[in-house]
Amino acid sequence: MKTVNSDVAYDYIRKRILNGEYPPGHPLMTYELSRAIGVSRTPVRDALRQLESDGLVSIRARLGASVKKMSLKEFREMCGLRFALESYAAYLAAQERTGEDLREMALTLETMRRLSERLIAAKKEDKPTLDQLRVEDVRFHIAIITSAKSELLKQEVLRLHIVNRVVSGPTPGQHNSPEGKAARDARRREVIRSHEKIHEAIARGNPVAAKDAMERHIQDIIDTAIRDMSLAEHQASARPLTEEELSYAT
Amino acid sequence: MKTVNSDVAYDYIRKRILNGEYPPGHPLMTYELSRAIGVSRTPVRDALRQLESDGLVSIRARLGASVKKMSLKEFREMCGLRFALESYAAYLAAQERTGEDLREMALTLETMRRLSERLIAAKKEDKPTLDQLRVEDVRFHIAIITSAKSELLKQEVLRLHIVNRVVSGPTPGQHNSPEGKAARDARRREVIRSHEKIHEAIARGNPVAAKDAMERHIQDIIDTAIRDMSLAEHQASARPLTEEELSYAT
DNA sequence: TGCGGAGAAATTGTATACCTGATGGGGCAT
DNA sequence: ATGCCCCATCAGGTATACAATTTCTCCGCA
Repeated sequence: MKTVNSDVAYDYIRKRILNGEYPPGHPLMTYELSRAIGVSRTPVRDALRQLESDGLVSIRARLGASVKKMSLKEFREMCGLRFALESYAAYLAAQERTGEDLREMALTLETMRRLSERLIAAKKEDKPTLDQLRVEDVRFHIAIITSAKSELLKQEVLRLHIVNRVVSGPTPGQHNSPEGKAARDARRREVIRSHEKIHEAIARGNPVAAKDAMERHIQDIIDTAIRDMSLAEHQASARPLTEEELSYAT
Repeated sequence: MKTVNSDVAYDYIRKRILNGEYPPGHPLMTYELSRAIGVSRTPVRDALRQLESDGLVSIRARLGASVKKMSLKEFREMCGLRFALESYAAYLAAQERTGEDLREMALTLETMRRLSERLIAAKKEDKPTLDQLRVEDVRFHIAIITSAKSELLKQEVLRLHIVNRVVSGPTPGQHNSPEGKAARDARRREVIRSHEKIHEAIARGNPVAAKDAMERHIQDIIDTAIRDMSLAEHQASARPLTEEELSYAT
């Protein structure tokens, strides 16, 4: 199957959004993008429609497209969906997991333990290790939704993860919660413990326990994320002037 | 906001799919549709992309679009999603419901009781009453997801309901389960009882009870639907010749 | 008679020109 | 000076022409 220009445009724009190169609210104009990508406006429009249904872009008729900006309310709702779907995935995973699935989980768990200990031991948190830790965390969650053996569920949860990453991701200082390193270290140990409990319940083949453990884990993640986000929103309202607004103040 | 042609095309095609006028597997060719709707191919293509992301249409590059045909496996997975999301909705509803929400639920419940009794009393099931009952059933479920006060959740569940309706809906004799009227009457009473339990738990403001009741209800629905569908699939494989195939046999 | 390939037909994907609606700025009236 | 209205500009929506690809068909050949 020959690749088609719509897909090229889709990948191009999606990548920039995930990079943070196009931040939330950034306008996406078809002509400009078509020039940048080297195709015509038609496949760009197709790509934007696709991205809209992924939840990464919002399009208003005749007013153009822009990178999706999420309100705190919408963010909460999205977290709720993750809560419902991922705990269900854990339930299924406890029934459907294969030996291969369990090995993958154990592997990411071990890697996370190692990285976490390294971070806790170090005085300063180096970004590469943090990023690696984040990757392994995602890998663990993916291992679980894969174990659930439901393509639809997997697709849906992955979509939510992606959107989550965009709206809360590119914020500078995302993980610099104000409590200081000790609190973050404690949180890291807690995450590991949660993952261990989930893994153990799935390995035992106990769906209810797996679900409960996942529910607690996600709830914990959500609480932190929402706290961070409402904090960021508060900071934003403390200095509500954007670069553009400032230029009017001269 | 002025309506745009893409939306016209979207509504046109969507309606036909939901009607059953375009059954699963029916090819959707852009030129033909554009002529029928009275617009050009461009907005038709837009509409098809949109419908694809709704899960009603499947598009393969260069091979065209067709009404989504679901395998039994996919159908099971979709039911799983409904299970996870609707029981979560019931949980939220027990926390967030207003007096208005409760009234709406009670209303549909009462109407369903009345319609159900009428059907059970009658010797023959008349289609209009059956349809009304179906509508009220959907209305009850919508009342619950509305009570949950999460737009995203509502949107997602409605989408699943729609897709569900298309893949299992237009089958003629959808509700003519082979057990005869007595069994169907029993099932109807059971559905009412389930709804009553859910409504009561939500009215009491007991999230866990509401969720449990909804889980049982959905599981019941799913079991019946999957039984019916695998039966239909079996029948289909028993006489695999479509009208078109038959025309070759002359 | 069955199979394979070349070419024709059909259909999708892409580019582009044109149309329509939205936005902002300048001029006019108060 | 201020406020309003009109029009110029711009960007998105639509139609259509064209290119690319798949499929169908028909013919020749084994």
